[in-house]
Amino acid sequence: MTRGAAPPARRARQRAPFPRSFYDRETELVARELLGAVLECHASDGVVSGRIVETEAYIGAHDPACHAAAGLTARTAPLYGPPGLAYVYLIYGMHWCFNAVTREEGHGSAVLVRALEPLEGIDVMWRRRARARRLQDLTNGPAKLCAALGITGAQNLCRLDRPPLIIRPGAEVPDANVAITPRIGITRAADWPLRWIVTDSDFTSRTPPHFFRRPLA
DNA sequence: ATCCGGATCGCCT
DNA sequence: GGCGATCCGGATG
Repeated sequence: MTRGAAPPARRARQRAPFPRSFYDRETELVARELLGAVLECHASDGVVSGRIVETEAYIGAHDPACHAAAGLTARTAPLYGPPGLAYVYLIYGMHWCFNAVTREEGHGSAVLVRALEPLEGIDVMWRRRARARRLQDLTNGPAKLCAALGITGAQNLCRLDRPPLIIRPGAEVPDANVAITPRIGITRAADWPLRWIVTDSDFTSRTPPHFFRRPLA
């Protein structure tokens, strides 16, 4: 072995994780401001991270598409808990989805992270997402990004400011590069404009052609 | 005790 | 564009 492994990958200086107060605000605002932020997951095989390019707001018990509409149960307890924690749930018996809980305890709201642009640990992502053909397919859906980052129910209720899960500020995304659409894949409140996307990113999931798309600027 | 539908994905036509 | 996979939470009886 030669002395010294490959130099560490150059990366932008990391900013401090968002504090709890970032999440203790209107869910729509948090969904908007999470665009451009970096979500990272730490595991034994390394750190994997991506830049958030698509989010959805689930705004509480009065939102029929939000799990909190079922009331306070064992499953929805994380939603009703303090802001700044992870709510990770299983969908269709096989896929995990990741949310950041917002607003004060008892509100039942969260932001679903729906797509990332891969940053660190891309080799690990390819291993975890063996069927993906293109780079975009690693993380352009809520369950895909959980698989790529290694997020499972084991991270449910984890804080988002320390390992294994951290969300940090990234380069801000200007309003000119943001659009709002209805949420994907739901049947109730299907027309509520609560999905935020980075319009010039190649890493968002598909927007159905008939969806309206409101530019932010 | 049983039934139903779901914040998805990938493979099929 | 359609559909099956595969399991759980919540509703109903």
